[in-house]
Amino acid sequence: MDKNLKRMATMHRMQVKGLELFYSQGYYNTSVDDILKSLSLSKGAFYHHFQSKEDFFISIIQNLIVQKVYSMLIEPVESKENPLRVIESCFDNALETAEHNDMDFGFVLSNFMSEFNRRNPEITKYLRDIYKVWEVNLVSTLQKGKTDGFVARHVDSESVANYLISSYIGIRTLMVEGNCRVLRYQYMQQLRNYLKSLEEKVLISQNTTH
Amino acid sequence: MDKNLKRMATMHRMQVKGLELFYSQGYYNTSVDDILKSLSLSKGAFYHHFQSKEDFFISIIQNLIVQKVYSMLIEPVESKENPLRVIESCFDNALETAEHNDMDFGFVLSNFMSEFNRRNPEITKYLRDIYKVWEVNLVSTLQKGKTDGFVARHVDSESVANYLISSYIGIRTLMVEGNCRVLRYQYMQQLRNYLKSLEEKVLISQNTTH
DNA sequence: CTTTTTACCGACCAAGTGGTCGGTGCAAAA
DNA sequence: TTTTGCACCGACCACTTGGTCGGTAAAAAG
Repeated sequence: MDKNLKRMATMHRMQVKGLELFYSQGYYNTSVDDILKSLSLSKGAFYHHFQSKEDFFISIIQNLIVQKVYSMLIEPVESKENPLRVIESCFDNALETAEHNDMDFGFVLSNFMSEFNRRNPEITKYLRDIYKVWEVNLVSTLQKGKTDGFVARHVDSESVANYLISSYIGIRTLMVEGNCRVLRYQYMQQLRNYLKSLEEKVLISQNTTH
Repeated sequence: MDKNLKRMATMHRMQVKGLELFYSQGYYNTSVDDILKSLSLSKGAFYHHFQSKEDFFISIIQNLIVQKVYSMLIEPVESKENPLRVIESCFDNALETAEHNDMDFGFVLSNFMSEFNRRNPEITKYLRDIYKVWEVNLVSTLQKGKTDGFVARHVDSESVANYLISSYIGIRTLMVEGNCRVLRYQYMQQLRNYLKSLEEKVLISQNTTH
């Protein structure tokens, strides 16, 4: 049991450092040696615990990324209050951690999805499943918001969920190279504006002259 | 002069194929040999025309990406009509080409920006400059929309421009792995809803109960 | 006709890459 | 005390990478 603990500890160290480097330099641009060097561990240690670099990354998804997405993006939204407010503050919190250059797992997800797309279907599938959970959670929250009288009936929850996720992923992409503070402020301003248009009481003249 | 034409032709072939492969497989994950092999050209030919892989990519940005962004995202927006309508149809067109798996240069931009971020500051700068032109163009279009009475006065054009770009980049990221048709439809639905909230005549109760 | 320029060739190189494998030392089981 | 099993070591391997360089053929310049 004590042995097993040591095993877990070493594996965890590798996973944490691995995620850090994969996130900041890219998966294909980070070698196993890079990770090992910064931990003063050897090739032998790595391949004793993991079958391959790919297997290693999948374990990172399952052990680190999934949990963080749940605690930062799924659970905070599962509340009984006004879903529009809850979503707003959840996104704001996520952007705050992002602004301080900490890892923001909504973006971690989209970042890796871009990198693995058309290059590694298996890993893409894992990432896509997580994103799907986020989306489904937003949809059901919005639906409940309708029955609770917070969200307007005519709103298409799935469209809104996708639009919210899109804008979030997008602003995070812009934030990596721009003025984070300003971008975050501007984004939240428009997000509030958009969310307002989904409220129950606001009447929108629905003649889409197109 | 005839010689120069041949030179240009070969360079152009390399650039076009290079962009294609860099876009679909990533820059770091595509070797110079990959490009050369698919063109039946040799290393010698490549390094005769370009100093390095990086120099090659910069020439692709300057010769292909810049022009496409202008023709697809900048010029269509420079119109005298209602800017909200113009933006809507411009984004819709861009998503249509994206849906058919053609290269969509709004996304090409954000895709490469993700890949080069923190890895190659020089290339990042080139990409960022192009994106900046897109943003500035949207801002000035929105401002003109205010004086022309299409866009509400209280609207913060820069926030809106960033929000628009964010949502666009985001939906494109999602589209690479999801059902393009549905995502595009849902996105346009919400984009229209959002743009409506920026119209001059719509009165929004501006008490941001926060 | 000779010389120079130019586009292109392909063998070669050093520096990595992911992954293997025979070892070593130490703690728990016997 | 001996044996066993496991965490970890690091030299090594086949292969790929970006990049070099001496060469060739053909067209333009002289």
